[in-house]
Amino acid sequence: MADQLSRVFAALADPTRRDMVARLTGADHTVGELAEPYDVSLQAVSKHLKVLEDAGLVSRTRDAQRRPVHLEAEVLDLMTAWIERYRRRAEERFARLDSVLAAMQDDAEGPTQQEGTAS
Amino acid sequence: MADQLSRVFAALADPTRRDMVARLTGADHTVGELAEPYDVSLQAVSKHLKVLEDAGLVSRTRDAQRRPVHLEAEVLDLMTAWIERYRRRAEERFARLDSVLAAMQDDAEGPTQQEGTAS
DNA sequence: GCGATTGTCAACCATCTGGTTGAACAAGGT
DNA sequence: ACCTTGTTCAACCAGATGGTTGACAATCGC
Repeated sequence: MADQLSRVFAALADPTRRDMVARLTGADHTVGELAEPYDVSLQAVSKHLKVLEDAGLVSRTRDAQRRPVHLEAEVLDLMTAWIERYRRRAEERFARLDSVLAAMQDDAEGPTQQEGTAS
Repeated sequence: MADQLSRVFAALADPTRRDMVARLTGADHTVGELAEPYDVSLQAVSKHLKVLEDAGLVSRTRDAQRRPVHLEAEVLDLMTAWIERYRRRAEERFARLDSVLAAMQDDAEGPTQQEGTAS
């Protein structure tokens, strides 16, 4: 799982990590603050943060003993770019398909009405 | 990893699966067709498809021995919804932060210019 | 019916993941 | 100097993941 896009998707595949990201949109938080709502050890939270950091989703600075965690929201654009690109393609294809189906519908209805027009 | 959102993110965390999704935006494909570009066994591809199917990203029907794979692009909206929601929140926060910083900048510059105005 | 084609199921394996606990490190308060 | 607070590192464990191979199911063409 080398590339960043994979790491970002994988990072957000975990509900706890998604919740952390959600909370970080409001304000920066220390590891302890982030850990508080979850029923897991601080070390587990620290690991989650490492995953988010490796994905480029958060950064950590230093403030005395504390390590405030900061959301790097631009990385989310990576994902939206990918998703939207292919969603759009799929939509276009379905639109084409719909028009083909509409045309077939016309073919099925048309001939009975204009039977003598061809050749 | 129970919920669908997690499954969708996890499904797209794999480059091979992302590539499959990308190719499926163009047209439906059989398992064999999908497997062709990758240097892995057909069984491995079949497993990948199961992951995508469990995430609701593709569906498979039956056509003789073949099992055409069809992209269900609407599921992508689930992700965009999540991402955009929090990206927007983060943006708003940064906007507020910027205006706070601008205000602080004003405070730092203002007083030197209007030193005698207070009390 | 028989063989070829297309795909899945089952068992196995190595590696990754998310959790644990216990020890260690870093910096501030006293 | 020492203790407390905040966080990470290391070792370990159970379960998931992505790959393999071998057997089997389903369906067409003959």
